[in-house]
Amino acid sequence: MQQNKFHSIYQHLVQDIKNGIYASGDTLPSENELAQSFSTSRETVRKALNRLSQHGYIQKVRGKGSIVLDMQKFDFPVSGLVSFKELSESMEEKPATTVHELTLTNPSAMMQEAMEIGEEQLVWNVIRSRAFQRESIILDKDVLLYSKIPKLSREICEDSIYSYIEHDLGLTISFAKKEITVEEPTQEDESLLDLDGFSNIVVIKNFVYLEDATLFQYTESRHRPDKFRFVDFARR
Amino acid sequence: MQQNKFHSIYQHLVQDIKNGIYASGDTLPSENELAQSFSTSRETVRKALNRLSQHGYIQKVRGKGSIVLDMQKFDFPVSGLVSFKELSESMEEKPATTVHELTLTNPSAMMQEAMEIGEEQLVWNVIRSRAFQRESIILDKDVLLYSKIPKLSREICEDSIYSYIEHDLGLTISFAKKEITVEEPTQEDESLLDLDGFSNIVVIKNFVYLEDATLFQYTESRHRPDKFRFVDFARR
DNA sequence: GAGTGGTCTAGACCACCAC
DNA sequence: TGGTGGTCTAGACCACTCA
Repeated sequence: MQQNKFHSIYQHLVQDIKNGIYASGDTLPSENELAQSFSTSRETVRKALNRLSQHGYIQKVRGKGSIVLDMQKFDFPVSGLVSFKELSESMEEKPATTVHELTLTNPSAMMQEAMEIGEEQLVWNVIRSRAFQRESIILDKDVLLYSKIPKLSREICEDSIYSYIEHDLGLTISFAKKEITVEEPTQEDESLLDLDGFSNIVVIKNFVYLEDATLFQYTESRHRPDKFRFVDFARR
Repeated sequence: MQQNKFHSIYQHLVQDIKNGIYASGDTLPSENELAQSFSTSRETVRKALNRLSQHGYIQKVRGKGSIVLDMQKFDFPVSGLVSFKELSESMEEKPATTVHELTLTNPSAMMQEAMEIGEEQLVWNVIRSRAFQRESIILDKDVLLYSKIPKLSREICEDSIYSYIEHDLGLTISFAKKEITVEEPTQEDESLLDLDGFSNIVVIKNFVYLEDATLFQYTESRHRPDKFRFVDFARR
């Protein structure tokens, strides 16, 4: 045997997904079925499935199965990341949050596409700025599914939407896709942030999924570049 | 039992590392010893050790043991990442590389500290720019340990240093720590890149380690922000 | 209640490393 | 040659989902 058994099973399933044998949204055969059809033990199948999960091909749900995810835009191996905003939450200096918008509307065409929802699905729109030492540095724009979050208040937004979702509503956030770009500031950026002559904005886009693999939140975090910093620990 | 057994073992070992019971560079007790002292099976210990490894606490080396890593600067959970440069390597359009410097010198004081080496350790200094469609967009600055890489030529640098290291020298790169910031361009950036009025540079710093957990390369990749893009798939 | 994934066990053989 | 981690097996019990 040239390769590890679990690795060849992994590659086999990746090919099946890429060839459309399992479409996005489908569930894979159960671990017992896979063990039988690959003539191996269940633990070995589980190693292969865990790698598929780590690489973003599937999401495992207890009692249901392994759901195939949409990999179109994310077909290379990447993983965790910590932003300045997330870092600051574990530091002593808390940012001061100002809520600029908190509305309940129909989603824009762009959001309908990004979140794969219809026009009739109501969404919360939240815009907040974060200030450190009286300098407004981060602009956070959130879109959340009203069907999952029936109530949202200014107080909640000034604190932390995440802790409200997880602790008070009891929803379990499963994973997030992130995208980072550097862009020119918009008029909105210039009016709500202390840009101080900076001509670039670091934009972190988050697509947040629940345990059942449904997208329920889109977050855009726009950072002034001088206070921006990522640290990453990459395993090859 | 409140928690998973493997998770409580994981937490126990994390505490031991943070409390200095195992110092950076030490090896943990073997998997068989740990299985015995936690009254569990070896596979369960391995689950805990794999999580320690994923979170950057240890590095497992076959035949030797689990080496404790220095977590001082990296004590939060993060992982993989793909830069525009790394992406472009898997695309059809290859960048044109220009080698601006290829010298063998004593390391600067900054490099001595960053790479934890002495003044007498010779290092290669490589500076290259990468052009796409005749626009110079990325500046790559590399510092490599001469003791690991006795020969280095202009031809190798114009191709790929990585493939030379891995395929020709047979060295195995184990993992890399990355840091991303946005900075003002230096004079060097302005002279070697086509900045075109851009007043920011996206800087990706890489600390590359070999299998025996020794740091052997420092890479700094300086991108023009318009052609910069990260995509990340983060599991919580 | 049948089926799913999550955890755990006690063994086995292997490749690799150091002495 | 003995010890290390890497892989694999054939079972077991559990928590969870869904009809």
